[in-house]
Amino acid sequence: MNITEFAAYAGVSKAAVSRYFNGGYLSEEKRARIAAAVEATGYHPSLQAQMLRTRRTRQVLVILPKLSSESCARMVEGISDVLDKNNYHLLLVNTANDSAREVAALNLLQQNTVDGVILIATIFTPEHRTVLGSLRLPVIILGQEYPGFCSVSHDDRGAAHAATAHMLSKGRKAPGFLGVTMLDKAAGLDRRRGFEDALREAGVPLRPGRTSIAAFNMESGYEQASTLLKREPSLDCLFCATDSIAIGALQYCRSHGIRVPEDLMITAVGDSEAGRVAYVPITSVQLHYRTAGRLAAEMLLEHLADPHAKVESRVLDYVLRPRASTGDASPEEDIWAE
Amino acid sequence: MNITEFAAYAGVSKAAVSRYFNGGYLSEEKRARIAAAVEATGYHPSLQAQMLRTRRTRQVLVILPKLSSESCARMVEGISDVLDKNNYHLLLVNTANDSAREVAALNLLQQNTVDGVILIATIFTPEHRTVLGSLRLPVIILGQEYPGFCSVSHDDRGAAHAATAHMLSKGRKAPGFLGVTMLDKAAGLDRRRGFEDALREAGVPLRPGRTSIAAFNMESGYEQASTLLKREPSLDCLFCATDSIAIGALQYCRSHGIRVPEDLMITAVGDSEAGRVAYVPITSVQLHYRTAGRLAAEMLLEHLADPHAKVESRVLDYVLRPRASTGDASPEEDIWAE
DNA sequence: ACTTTTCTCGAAATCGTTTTCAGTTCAGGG
DNA sequence: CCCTGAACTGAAAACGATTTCGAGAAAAGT
Repeated sequence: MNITEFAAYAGVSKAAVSRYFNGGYLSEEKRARIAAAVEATGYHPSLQAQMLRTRRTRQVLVILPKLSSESCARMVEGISDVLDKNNYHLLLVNTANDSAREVAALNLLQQNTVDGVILIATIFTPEHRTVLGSLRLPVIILGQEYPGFCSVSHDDRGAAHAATAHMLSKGRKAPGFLGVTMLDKAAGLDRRRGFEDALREAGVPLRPGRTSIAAFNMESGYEQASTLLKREPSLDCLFCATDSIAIGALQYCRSHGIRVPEDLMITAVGDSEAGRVAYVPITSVQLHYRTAGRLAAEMLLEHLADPHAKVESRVLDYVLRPRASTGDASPEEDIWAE
Repeated sequence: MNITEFAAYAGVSKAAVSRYFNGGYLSEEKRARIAAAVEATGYHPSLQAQMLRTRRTRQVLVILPKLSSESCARMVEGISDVLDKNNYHLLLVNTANDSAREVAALNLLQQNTVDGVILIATIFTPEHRTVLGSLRLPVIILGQEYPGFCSVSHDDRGAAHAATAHMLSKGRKAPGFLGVTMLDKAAGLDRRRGFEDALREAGVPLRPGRTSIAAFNMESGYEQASTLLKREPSLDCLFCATDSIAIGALQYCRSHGIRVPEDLMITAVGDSEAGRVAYVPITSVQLHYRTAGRLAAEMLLEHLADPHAKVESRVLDYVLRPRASTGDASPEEDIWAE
């Protein structure tokens, strides 16, 4: 049933029906008649016709690198919360760290099939800037700051600093670093800087051989821990850019008789469930992923309502969660997710 | 730029342009002219107008109960793989186990905004059947069988049987059961049945007090393990319906001096990353989540191409992964995700 | 009694496509 | 040379809504 049929059924004009659904001048009498007819027929306007006519889709695109990572999943949950509540729909593109898929995602944008975009970021290339710059849609970058764009991010530098400083404050003198590629500003560069901040602050020199770069998974953490610890057996504490990497490192220690925390303290950023229940519970820095997702969605909605809303960068704080991997006893309830 | 302007620019009719993009009789000469014009202007048809006119959206709705669960995330990744490759888009609704959100999701369907649905299932109410039955869209149920509908599911009963039988084959005589609500056919009912199958097969009687029901998270696993093990201290092995529950139970054992596997063997279904790196690595049954997602998407595409394709239920097999929680040594590479 | 403002109304134009339809051209078979 | 079918064409009619516009009625202000 379309609006014409429905209007005839209700005994009013098409315009009146449209006004009924969108708000506009309408007498009480017609309003009641339409309401009754809706009740009787279950009519509702076609979203597709509305999209064509109004040029609004009420759809938001979320682009992310990997769905099956706890942090991404939680951010998307936060986004979904807010979008649902505001009657927006969530289009998901999982790029699987694949630039071909990113291009496909950008095609979606060109086809005007969404009103706005939330981009969960890892590595930004110059190409990104070009494409994002030429977009006429509101964009929110989630997970790192990006000059000229709205963003919601975590204090990665502070988080890494806190984790590292915690180990140094316990008297450790020979810190190692297991990071990710510096091309990733948040998890790569900022966490590296935070690590260095803590060393500088404590007057501990950074030895060149004591750092290594891993990928975003446990296996790589294991391998890099292996090469790093073989090269630098004197390390007494290790900061890992992510929980996954830390778990991999921990696994290496377990299988090679390195006691944690006695021989080697380990800290990380991310505070994942897996880290909390690991062989040795890992001291990690909790970031507010879900909140970040919510905030990003709210920010986007704001920009959809008012295209001239100001460009804003919000940075969320963090919470250090000391656990056994740094010799701290963890209270029982610490394990459970919030 | 719309088709009219573009047709004028290229010096052809609107119909020719449409045929260029959709395939149809078109002389080589016009084809070349249009191709050149596309190159020059970057014109492409408006998806929204196409949707309205053709009544196809090239969008698929995925409804799931909880995004931040490893199993769901992996299934969605599988779905996304296939959809992307076939130029379909993925609309995501996270119901957060909330029926209000499910209603909202069903509204989406009524508004004809998607071509098909993949429903990642937990609990089915009679209401579900009504709504699903009245749907004129192809639906695939993912995660459990559902009479009358297409589905892709796991052999949950077999999986639970394998896990339980593994413990009994090691001489354990007093098995406990930590399940989830039977309203959930797959994780609740079928896994319970598989557990009972194994007991029957081994001639071990099922004592009434030796089972307990938990929610889908670690904390609940901890609590239920606590009540169960206090009530039945003689248990020597424990089957858990999910890895999360098993991890909670393991955590309880750890904090109460119960040795795993010496005092209590533990098995579960799901084979999550967290279970592999837990305090004691958990013997679990691996299900092929990603494959299931792929299959579901492929099945849906088939039904989109041919509305009369036959209703089909595929059941995937499983792989038992013996680990330390049942006294099996796990090879190093066993930890890493496939 | 007059203007002005505020509501209310429906016809018609519009959004950007696809598809039908009636018709033309052209090659090849008889 | 006629006939048939295949290849091709573009005007026009959908698809199902929103929004503009001009106008009428009622209320309010002067």
